[in-house]
Amino acid sequence: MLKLLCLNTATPNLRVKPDSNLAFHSLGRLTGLTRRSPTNSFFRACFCSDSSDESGSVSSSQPVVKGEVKGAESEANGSDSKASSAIMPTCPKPEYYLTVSVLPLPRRPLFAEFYMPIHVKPHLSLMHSKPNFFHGKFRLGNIYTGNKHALRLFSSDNAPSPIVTELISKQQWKSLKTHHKNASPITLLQQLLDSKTDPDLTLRYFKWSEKEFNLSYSVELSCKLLHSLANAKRYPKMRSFLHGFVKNENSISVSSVFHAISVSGDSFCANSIIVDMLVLAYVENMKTHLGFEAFKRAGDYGFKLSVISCNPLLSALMKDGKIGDVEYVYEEMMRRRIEVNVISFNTVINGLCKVGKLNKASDVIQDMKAWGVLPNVITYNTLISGYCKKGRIGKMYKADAILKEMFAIEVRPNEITFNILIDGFCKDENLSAAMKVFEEMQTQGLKPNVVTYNSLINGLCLEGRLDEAVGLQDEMVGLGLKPNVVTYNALINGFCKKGKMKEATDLFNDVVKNGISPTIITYNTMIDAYCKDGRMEDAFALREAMVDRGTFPNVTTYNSLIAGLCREGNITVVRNLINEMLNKALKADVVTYNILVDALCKEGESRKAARLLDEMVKIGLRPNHVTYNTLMDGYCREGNLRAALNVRTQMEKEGRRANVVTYNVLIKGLCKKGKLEDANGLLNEMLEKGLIPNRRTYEIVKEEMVEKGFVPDIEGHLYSISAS
DNA sequence: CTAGGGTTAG
Repeated sequence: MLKLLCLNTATPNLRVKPDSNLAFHSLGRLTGLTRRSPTNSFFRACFCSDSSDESGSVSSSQPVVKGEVKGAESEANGSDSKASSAIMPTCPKPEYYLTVSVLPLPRRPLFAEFYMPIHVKPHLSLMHSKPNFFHGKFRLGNIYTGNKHALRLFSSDNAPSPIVTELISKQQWKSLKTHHKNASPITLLQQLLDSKTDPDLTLRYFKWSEKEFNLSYSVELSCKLLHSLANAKRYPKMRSFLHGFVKNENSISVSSVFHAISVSGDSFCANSIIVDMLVLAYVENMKTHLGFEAFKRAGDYGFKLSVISCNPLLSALMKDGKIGDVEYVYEEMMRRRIEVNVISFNTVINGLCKVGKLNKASDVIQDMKAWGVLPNVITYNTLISGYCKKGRIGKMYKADAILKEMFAIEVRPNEITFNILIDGFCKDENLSAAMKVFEEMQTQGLKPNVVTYNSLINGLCLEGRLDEAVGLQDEMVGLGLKPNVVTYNALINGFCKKGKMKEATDLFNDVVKNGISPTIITYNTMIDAYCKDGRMEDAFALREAMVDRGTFPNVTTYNSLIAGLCREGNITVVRNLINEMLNKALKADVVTYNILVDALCKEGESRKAARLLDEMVKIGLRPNHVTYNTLMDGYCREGNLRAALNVRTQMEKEGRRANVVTYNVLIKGLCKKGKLEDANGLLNEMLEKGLIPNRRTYEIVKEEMVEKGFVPDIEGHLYSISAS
């Protein structure tokens, strides 16, 4: 019934010289040759069957394909194309074989295998994309030394002998090895898969033989094994198998894995389970992009996924900042009717909050109610936190409203809820509101913890209310709460910003005295303070000290030092420092560039600063408001208002809307040019856009307009200006 | 397996 052609030049266990050319005939066309993992010396070759008859067997009396095999591929030496001669001397052994399994699917499988030298490079003309295939793989090393046949055939009727299964179940590998020295591992594995052998045994053999013969079975065989495990409900074993598969496999595309899964078994349910576990395995192995691709493909194939894989996928995409993909997965989950739970929704809400899509996040809460999933305290905490961090004007009012809603639907706020609100009010420079929430928290019977106090202490420090901050620190100690490094960082920063370096240094020394390890933030805070104090030697000395203690400078450290040197006008040392930073594989970030842009502008070199802006775009950094505002300020100071306004246009083209600082810079620029009417126009424009003028706006208006006898015409807005 | 605190630039 089955005739396969031998390699026409084949001799059993053929041994060829590495660089010999060898013609071979097979029943298929090579459809692809791909590299496998760089650590394994494998290639993967795909053949395409030219003809298979109704019975699914391959009928042939003529060789269909004449493949010419020649050349070599080196993985150790990299390049695919020019490797033919270069790699040979480095190969460990002169024997290189190709193993090919022939799998005329979707009928009952019949298998064949034959060996070929590894120096096989299919002619491009043989490449063909039919999905019917022969497939095989190349490997280095003389595996089947005992084999007398270059070609072996066997059919699925063959069952492994009871002796073999017995040996496997007893893990008597040595005996097994002698027993099947004339068979190939693939033959035996195939037999185990086709017979009703316990899948646990097959798995055991699979693992042993891959290790023993240093080979890697094809994806199709792996998938067949997965199917048999799935049918026997061996889920934990499937999980760990797929975990290992995904971990070691670096070159097999998601699409070929899907193809293999779908052709290796016909149980739709098993397919779905395998794919679900595959997605999870990708995510757990930090291959989120592949997990995402598998998620999409599962939709194409109609395989049903579960929260077990989709939630970790959502979470991983979130952590990668791929919010667009998070939204896609979320919408697909709905569309495909994948079960969703509160964790799925919370993850999506968190993602949307992180990018400031607060209205969308609120919509998701409505979605979840519609799906019969009740929001929990985490859902609300996430949303409140989003409003506190990303909300615009009136954000705290909104956050408070969400708290009210929680009470209304009887979701009890916890310590974290209150901590988020307290921190939000502190950041909003509304300490009195923060203190009110602090009291409310205790009224509700919830105990403030270290985080609560840290938020309040930091809020007070940023307002310069240092005595009160220290008072709170005493209070927390009195309650048995131990100040931690974050507490100290906040306090140190508060003293530094007030110019009280002596107190800051004392606190810094207290940190170590109290058995707390300073963090990079502690050091950076002190270093920055030294720089701003003009004590560059102290700053550099502390940098040395931190390295000695095993904490290494990061970009922020360098930014502070660079800014300090720029203030001194010490451009040479700045250059050295930047080089040093790059040598340590630290990348300059937006802040670094902003510091340099500012330095150039202050030297009256705004054009050069503008070139720096182009440079940052080129290296993939996105200029932010500070960048544009700094550059605009530079042009304004040079009296080049036209250039400044062009920067504003450029900024808005890049999706950055003018903020208060932008207006302050431009208003001042116009005033300096005597264009008070235009400045007044901008002032109105700013107010119409709902931007709240700050202290600086007020100063500019006062100094440049009012004191020069020009009364700004900002009717209806007069209050907000004078109140600033 | 989802929520909270501290550093640098305009």
